[in-house]
Amino acid sequence: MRRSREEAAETRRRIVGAASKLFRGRGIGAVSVADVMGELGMTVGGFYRHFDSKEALVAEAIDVASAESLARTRALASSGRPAMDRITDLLNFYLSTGHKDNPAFGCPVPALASEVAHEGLATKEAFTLAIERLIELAGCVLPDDSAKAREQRLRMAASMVGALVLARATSNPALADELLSAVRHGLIESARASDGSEQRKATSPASRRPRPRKRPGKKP
Amino acid sequence: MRRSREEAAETRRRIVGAASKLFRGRGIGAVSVADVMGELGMTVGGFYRHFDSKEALVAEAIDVASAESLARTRALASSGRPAMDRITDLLNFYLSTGHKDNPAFGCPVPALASEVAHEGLATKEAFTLAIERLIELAGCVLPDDSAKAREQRLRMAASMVGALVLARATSNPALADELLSAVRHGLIESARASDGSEQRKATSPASRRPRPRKRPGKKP
DNA sequence: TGTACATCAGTGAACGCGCGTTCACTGATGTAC
DNA sequence: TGTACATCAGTGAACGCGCGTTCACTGATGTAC
Repeated sequence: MRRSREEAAETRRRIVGAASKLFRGRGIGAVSVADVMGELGMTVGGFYRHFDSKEALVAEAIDVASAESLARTRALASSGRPAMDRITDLLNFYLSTGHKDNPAFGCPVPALASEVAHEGLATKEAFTLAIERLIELAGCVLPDDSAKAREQRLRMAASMVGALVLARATSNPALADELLSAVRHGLIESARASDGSEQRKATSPASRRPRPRKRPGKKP
Repeated sequence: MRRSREEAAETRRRIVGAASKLFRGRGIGAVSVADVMGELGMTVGGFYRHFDSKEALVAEAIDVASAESLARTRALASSGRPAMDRITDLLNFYLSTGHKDNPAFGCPVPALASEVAHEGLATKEAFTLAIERLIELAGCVLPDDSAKAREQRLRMAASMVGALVLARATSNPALADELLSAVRHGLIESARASDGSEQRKATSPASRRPRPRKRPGKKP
């Protein structure tokens, strides 16, 4: 029974949304096309009206998940409050047990990282964009684009992902908490250090980008 | 055709060895029991004389891979040379493109982390031991077991794993190199800082860590 | 605006395939005497 | 030490199952006149 163009577009969106949650929650290999369609109360056949293959869905689901995750988290990171409050809020969310225990609603990067390493090019390209968004997010709380600040952002992204990935893979909840706390404290401390030095130096050597302006922190 | 006890034990060891390489190289889900046995020129049936299930093999393969990886890397980290040389050598190996491009022969933790998050208890327990070994390895180059040093080791392990996991998941080799270099530089710098304070403090004022020192800002 | 027809979103069964595991079998090894 | 037999490591085919994808079909939607 044919559907209207709007209904079809809505179905497509719902497929991607369901896939995005399922892949993050259970991994790419553990979720079948039938699982995704079943989530919408639909059968497998219809899937191929919308996508060429499972891989096409995987790539799109990663893209949508990372865009949503960035939007949600940027609300924490770039409302106009002091830099230290923003970084604290961001890390209190990203490195929380809540985030650890609910991968389906969290950042796709730690949820899928080591699995994506063995996927096809389209998936890795979507994932690369997701990594870049995570680095951009770090930039929201560690502004300044000198070479040194770029390194600091990359380190922040790597630490956050490493902590979450290890916290989720261990059977020892105490170790998981220790990992999340250690990285949270370390990043807050090193942000405080560079925040201090940032405020101290008044002259900016001809290269800097202005710090992101105040924005109403809205939730997606 | 029955084999001698020694031959059988040797077969078992070869199964685990092959599995350990294949799982790290291609992921757990992407490697079948038949793949592993095929690596030894054997057929599937014999596998179940040695293991109750694939999961039992996965757990043992992770254990053996992490023990070997620790042994190999500890050679770099704990020969009696100066602390800074040891940490530099360790990071130059762990965060190298060689390690990134050859997961089959490297540390199982970044190779399997996000996949293990969805595996059974036995696998997660073996993986927890692997994480602890990685933290122990960090302890070889960041000695001192105060609460603060424990946090520093956890952070080092998380950063290393995060960097490698992201470097392997991106389709952009330049980004991969940037990630590895940034984390390498950051860890060397923070080790240098605490190495300095270690030597400086006869009495410890129980509070601050010294700010990282000036270093030649090299681009990756 | 009304009608005839082409389009195509979604159904549900089927396709070939590879998976983890089981099983009857083989024959060398290990053991009891 | 020699012999008879039980054990069991490894074979190769088969098991049921779930996977990604295809396909003939249905009937409401969209379009051409």
